[in-house]
Amino acid sequence: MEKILQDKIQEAFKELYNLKIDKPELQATRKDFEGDMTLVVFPYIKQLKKNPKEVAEKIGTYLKSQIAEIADFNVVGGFLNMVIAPDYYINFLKSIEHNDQFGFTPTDRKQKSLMVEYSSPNTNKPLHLGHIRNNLLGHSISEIYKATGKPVIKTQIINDRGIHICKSMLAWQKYGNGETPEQSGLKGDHLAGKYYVKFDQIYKEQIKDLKAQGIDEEIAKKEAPILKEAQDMLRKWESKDPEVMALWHKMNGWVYEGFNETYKNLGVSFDKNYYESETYLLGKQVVEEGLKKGVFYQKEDGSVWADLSDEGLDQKLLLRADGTSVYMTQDIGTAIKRFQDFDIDSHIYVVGNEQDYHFQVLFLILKKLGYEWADKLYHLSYGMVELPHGKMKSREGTVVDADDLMQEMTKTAREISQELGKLEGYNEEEKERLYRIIGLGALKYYILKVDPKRTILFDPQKSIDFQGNTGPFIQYTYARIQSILRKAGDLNLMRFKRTRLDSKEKDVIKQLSLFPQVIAAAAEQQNPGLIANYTYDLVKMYNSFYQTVPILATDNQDEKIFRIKLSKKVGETIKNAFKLLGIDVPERM
RNA sequence: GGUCGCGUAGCUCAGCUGGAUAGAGCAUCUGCCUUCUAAGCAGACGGUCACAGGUUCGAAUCCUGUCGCGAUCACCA
Repeated sequence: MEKILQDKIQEAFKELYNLKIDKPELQATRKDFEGDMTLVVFPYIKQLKKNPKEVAEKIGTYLKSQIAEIADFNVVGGFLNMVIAPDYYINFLKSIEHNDQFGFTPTDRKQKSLMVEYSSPNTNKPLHLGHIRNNLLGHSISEIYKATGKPVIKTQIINDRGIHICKSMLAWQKYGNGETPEQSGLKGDHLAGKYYVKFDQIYKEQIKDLKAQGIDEEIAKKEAPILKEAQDMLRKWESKDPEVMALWHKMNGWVYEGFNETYKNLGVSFDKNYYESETYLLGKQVVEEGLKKGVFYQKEDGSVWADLSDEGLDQKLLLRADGTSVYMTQDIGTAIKRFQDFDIDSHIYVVGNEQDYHFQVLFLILKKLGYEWADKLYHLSYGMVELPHGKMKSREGTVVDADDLMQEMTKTAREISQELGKLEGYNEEEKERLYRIIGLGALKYYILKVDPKRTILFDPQKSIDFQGNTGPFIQYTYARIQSILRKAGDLNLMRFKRTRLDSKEKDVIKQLSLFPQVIAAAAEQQNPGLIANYTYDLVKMYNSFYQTVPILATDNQDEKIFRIKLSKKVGETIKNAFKLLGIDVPERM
């Protein structure tokens, strides 16, 4: 429709004023005016040197005579508001009635894939609230791209080596008395985290002791015996000492089990895992080749650098004087490896905005190295999650643990549901499943509806609302629609022959028709929040309609069937939209 | 100090590539449950879109500057 209108408008300007114009922009007419689509004629009056009202009138008359779907028009100032005939919307609903995947493009297997990296945990402690935002964004953006027809490969890089891993290994070895997840009842990742904290305690005590002996704090921090031991363990790990490797395998195994449980609860998954222990040596060779080709330069001490001052950035170290690599070197190597391992043409990194600079540099270096895919790398940068007291600091115990939070949300959902008490006929297991769906729906929606680049303020005390612009509110609407469909029974299958529409029905259909555009925009802007806010608008419109018209209680059979169909479609769209956000939807609540 | 991001109602957030009188929810107040689920609906109250300039028919939106908050500028990852 929009396309036809645009063409006709171009034609109209040509016919009436002999003026060639670019594709005109149409917008939805504001609520307080009559009409569906609006053309703003201001941009053209400058060239025409005519009264805007007059121009709009003439264009309107032309369009009305040429396009059957334009039932009427009106002009306010320089705005031409066009009224589209109900037939158009009714036919639109008919056209999507049997397409329960409306808005989704089937995956195009001929296209190369997009790789999405997210989560990327350290194996020395459990996941926290920051990871939740990361995981939800990563999973959701993957689903959104899939819905546009793009094949997606989801990946995570597991940071399974380094001094921080050795710290928890060492503390467990020294103070753990062989504690295992089975006997302690602790999830594996929480067990590792416990000993990471233990290490820090001992370390601090040792520093204190050394200071008491009159040793300078800076020196004490470097000389604390337990730190020395951890460094020693890292060296042993690098030389593949069998005992250290065995411990490393054992503890990482526990952590992976713990992570998998968290991922499962959160509803996210990965197609491929990369492990830093297998990739941390990558990139060195590429940097050396780059040095030969003159892309990088070497300092007198032998260290290798990239000079990005022409691009307004700094010098960046790539290889230390002793030839060992740094974070950037690894990431260069890992990116290249991924493009070799898989048939991909683009890559999204879901990583917090504290690494904006890192990715700017990384992408620039890969481009300088001549990889043609370098400008198809994106950093989906997101803001931190802050608590009312300030930032999350693991050492100060102000982190919100991912597992605890999910449990807390489920608990809140349980309490509210029990208070409302509408779940007769459900057994305990079904109820628990429902509480999880609602609790997690609230959490996911709350986080995803916010523009990724903004800092989120999260108040665990107040927890999350279940009213207004929230996940449970939308889930509730879905559940109510399912109830209507159950009661409607066979009417569901009958055809409707509706010829007129009231304004609320029209609003709902208009909103439905926007779904494909919203998916495309969400993918382009890498912002699942667009989907969330779209769904909320749809539900608001539907509820308003639902409240004012009796859907089942009417004598007019055709009207009844039409409204059931419309409700059904809204339900399907809610479900599909929530699928893009990774949120489940309940049949009853 | 350099660079990047953010600043919209008391609070949490929308506001698409500039368009008509700035939009929701929460909170406060008013109505509506014998009729398909009231986790709902209808309404009231609440704004100098941080501030100052500029661009133009028109600016919350684009440009410049100022202020505030955050991140980053490691031979950590």
